[in-house]
Amino acid sequence: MTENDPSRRQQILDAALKVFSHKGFASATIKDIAKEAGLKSPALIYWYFPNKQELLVSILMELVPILQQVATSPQTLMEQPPEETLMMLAQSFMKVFGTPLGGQMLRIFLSDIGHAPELEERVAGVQKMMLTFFSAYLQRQIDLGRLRPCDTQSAARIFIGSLLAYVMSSEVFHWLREGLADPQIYARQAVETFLEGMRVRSDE
Amino acid sequence: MTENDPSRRQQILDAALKVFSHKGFASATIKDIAKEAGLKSPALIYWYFPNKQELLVSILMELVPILQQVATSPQTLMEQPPEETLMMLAQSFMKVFGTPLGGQMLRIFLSDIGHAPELEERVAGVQKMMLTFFSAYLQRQIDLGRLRPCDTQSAARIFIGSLLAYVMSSEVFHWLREGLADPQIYARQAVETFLEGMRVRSDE
DNA sequence: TCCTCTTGATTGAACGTTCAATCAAGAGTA
DNA sequence: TACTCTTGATTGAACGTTCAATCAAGAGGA
Repeated sequence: MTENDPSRRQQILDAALKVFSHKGFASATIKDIAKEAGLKSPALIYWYFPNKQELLVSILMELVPILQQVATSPQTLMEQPPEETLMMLAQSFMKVFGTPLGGQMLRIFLSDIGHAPELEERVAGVQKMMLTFFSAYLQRQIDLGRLRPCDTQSAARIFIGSLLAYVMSSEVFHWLREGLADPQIYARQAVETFLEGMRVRSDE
Repeated sequence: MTENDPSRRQQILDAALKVFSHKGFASATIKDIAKEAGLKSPALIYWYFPNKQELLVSILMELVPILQQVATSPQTLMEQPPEETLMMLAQSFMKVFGTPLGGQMLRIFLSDIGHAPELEERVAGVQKMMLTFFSAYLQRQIDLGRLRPCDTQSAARIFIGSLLAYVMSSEVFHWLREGLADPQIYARQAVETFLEGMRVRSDE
């Protein structure tokens, strides 16, 4: 049993997260990370991690539970009416990706997931599952007559996309932050717009 | 043989686009690009370009006219009712970013714009301008009583985001392509949903 | 037709640097 | 002593870039 100091390990991971999100995986050097972590020698990193890629993998590993956290207790959400479920979903989304941590994660994910192929598969699986779940939920609500019939695959992406735009504006295209509303306000408006847009039309 | 290629420059750029979009700027090597372009020596690239970064800059330079192409004749669009303008906008967006070229561009932009700081500024300017224009348009339509009052900055991002989700699904998270609707169909649904969601509410 | 000179394009070899990874030697502790 | 952690020095490979040499093709005389 090798008893690696867990705090030192985390310290290195925190530094790596920061450096990766700023320079990208390929441009970030072990030296950069060591300096950011306040280590006197880059060699120490190799006591806790076998190589540079494992740093990336360890960071992105946390993305799976984070993503799943967005869809808390899907069973419960599945039964609620759209007003409740969509708002819950939007708020989870904002809570997770609205933080600096979430933003850094997203940036690393967008830029460097290709450098961790085995994780790409995992995360892809989670994403697909979530989208499928959400589509199924929308279909259910349509069947119940609570939403108007349409292609649920598209509808799911439209809703998620409207939320994604907020995170992209605040964390990726940081020059679009100007004039950006509060995450809560934005989430409410996104939900409201989508919900109204999906209402069954009594007229015509 | 050796038909005095004046298109050699473009041939190199095409190869660079492909390699950059696949491996990212930092991980792509001059050798990779030379091989992709069918050159016998990487040195030849330096006859046409001063350095590796200039390849990236030359590629991303094309992004400015491409982006502006999305907002064709803003004056005309500005005057039309939402049904027309939003549909035009959505279709331009899809036309530009729905192609493989647009997808590759987007991926390079997302991953590697940081490696071309002088361009980041340019593109940021264009993006901001487009968002501002669109917000102003929405405000105008609200004032005209054609859309319900709301925060137009958020509304603009919500609409663009719903379109962005399509491109992200098809070109970035390629594992989400499955079940993806036709771009035309998707655009129509996105516009319809947003439009209905922004309608003035006569009831209540 | 033959020869010379010029120009743009192309090549393989090499240079200097960077970087991930390794190593051997310790420091601190139990 | 034995084990965990830490360090500066070192290694070997890969990379961007440079460079002298070469090639192919044309221009202009004689």
